[in-house]
Amino acid sequence: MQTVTRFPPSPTGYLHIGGARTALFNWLYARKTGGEMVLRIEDTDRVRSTRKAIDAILDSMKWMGLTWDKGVYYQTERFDRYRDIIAQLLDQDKAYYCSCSKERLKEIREAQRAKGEKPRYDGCCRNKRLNPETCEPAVVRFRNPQHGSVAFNDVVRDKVEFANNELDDLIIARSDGTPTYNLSAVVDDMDMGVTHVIRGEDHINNTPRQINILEALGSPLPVYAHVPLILGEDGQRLSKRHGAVSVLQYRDMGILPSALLNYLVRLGWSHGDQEIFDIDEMIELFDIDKINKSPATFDLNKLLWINQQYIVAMDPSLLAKEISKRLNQRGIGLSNGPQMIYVVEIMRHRAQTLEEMIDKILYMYTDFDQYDSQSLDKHVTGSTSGILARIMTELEMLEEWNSAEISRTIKKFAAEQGIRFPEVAQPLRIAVSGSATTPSIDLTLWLVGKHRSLQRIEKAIGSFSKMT
RNA sequence: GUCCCCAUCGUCUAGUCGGCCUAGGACAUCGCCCUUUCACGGCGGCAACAGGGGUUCGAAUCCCCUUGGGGACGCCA
Repeated sequence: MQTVTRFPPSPTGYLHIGGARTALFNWLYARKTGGEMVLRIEDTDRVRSTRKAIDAILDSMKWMGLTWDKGVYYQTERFDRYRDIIAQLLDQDKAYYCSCSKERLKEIREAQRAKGEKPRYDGCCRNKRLNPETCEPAVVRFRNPQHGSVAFNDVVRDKVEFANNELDDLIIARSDGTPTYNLSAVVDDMDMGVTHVIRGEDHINNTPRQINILEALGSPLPVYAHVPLILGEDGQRLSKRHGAVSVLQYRDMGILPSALLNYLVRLGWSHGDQEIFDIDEMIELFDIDKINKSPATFDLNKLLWINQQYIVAMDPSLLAKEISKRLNQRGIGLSNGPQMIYVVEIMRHRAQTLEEMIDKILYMYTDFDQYDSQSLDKHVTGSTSGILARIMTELEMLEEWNSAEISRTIKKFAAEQGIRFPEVAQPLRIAVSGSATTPSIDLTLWLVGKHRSLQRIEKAIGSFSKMT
C-alpha cells in the first residue's frame, strides 16, 4: 500500500521552526517510501485564519523545497462533507446536540479544577435527546465511549494507552454548524487516504479522541508518530520571545534552505556521528522509528555552523547569484564593483550567513562614510597619514592592478621604509574598506579596484591627519 | 490540580541482545599552531550517564520510587 503523509498547518500565523520540522519529517517519509504528502490548510477557525498566513506558509514550504503531491486542500472548501458526516453521526446516535452555555461550561470546569479533578464536560446533555429546533445554543458533541481504553502503537513512543473515562464528549460542530478540528482532521485523513500521521507531541492527547471518531466512522486507523517538540534555549516551548522562530526570518537572515533542513533533521534524529546530510542522504537514511522521544532545544549556533558548511560547499556561481540578488534587494548596484564570482570565492570561508557576507563586502560596491572606531584606535597613529601618502604614490605607479603586483609593492615599501607590514597594511584596509578586518590586503585592494582604492586612500589621508 | 510523556557534556547527540564506556562525535567555550589583519584549517583542554533503591557476576543500558522538565485538559488547531 502506498504511504500517504500529511502536513496540515492552521493559517493563524507564519510557519515556525517546529512546524517546518514536522513538515520535513512527513516529506522525508513520503519520499523515502515512494508515497505522497498531502498539504492541507486547516482553516476552520475563520476568525483567526488569514490569507497572509496561508501565503507565508506556502512561501516557506516552497523556499525549503518541501513539495506536496496532493492539495493544497482547504478545509473551508469541504464544509459540506463535514456537515454530512456530522449528520450521519447524529443519525446513528454517535453524536448528540448539547445546549450548555459557554458560561455553564466555564463554571463546571472551574468547579472541577477546584476539586482537584481534570476539567471535562460532565455529560449533561448526553441523554437529553435535544432537538436543534428547540434548543439554543446547539452544538454537536461526539458520544465518546465511557468505558474501556484506547491503545495505539506510536512509532516513536511505542504503546500509548488512554482510559476512555479520561476523555469527554468533545464538540465536533460549533453552534454555527462549522466543524471543529478533531472532526475535520479525522474526516480529511480518512478521505485523503492518510496512512501515516506524523505530528508534534502536543497532539498526542487528541489521538485517542480521533481514534474513537475514526472507529465510529468505520475508518481504518493510520499509523501514528508523535515527535517531540522543539524547545527554546530556556527549556520552554519555542515562541516569539526566543528570537527568530519563523522560517521566513531564517531565509531573510541568509540561512540556506538546505542548511535549515539539515539542522532540523538532526533535532531528534541522528545517524551515528554524521552531521551533514544532503537531501538524498536524508531521504535514504531517515526513518520515523529512529526518532528520539525527548524534546530538543533549538541552538542557533549550531544552525549557523551548518549554514557555513553549506556556504563553503555551495557552487560558487550559485552563491554569486544569490549574493547579487540580495545586494540588489538592498538597492545596491553591482556595476561599480568587482565581479561577484571572485568576491564569493574569496569570501566563502568568512561568513556564516549570506547577509553577513553581504555586510562584509558592501565596501566593494558602495562608498562608506564612517570608519570603524575600534580599527581607528588600534591602527591609526600620527605617522599613518604619511605612510599612506607614500604608499599611495607607489600604488599609483602600478600598471598592472593585480594581487601579485600589489603584494610585491607593499612588501617592498615596508622593507624600504623600515616599518612592519601591518603598519602599512592595516591603515590601507581601513582606508579602503572602513575596517581592519578584510581578506588579505592585496586581494582587498584588487577587488576594490585601482581607481577607487586610490580615491579612498587619498580621502583617508585627509581624515586620519585630522584625527591625530 | 488531573491525565500523558520525557530524562547522557551548556546544546544536538552516539551508546545494537546489559560487559568492548576509565562514556564517543559535533556545536559552543578555552589554549596552542598556521597567519605580517580577520577568518578558514590543524592540534589539544574543560565538560555528562538527575538522585535513591533494586535485579545481575556485571547497568548509562532492565524494574521501582523521588526529583526535574515538557505536553494536554477551548464552540483553537
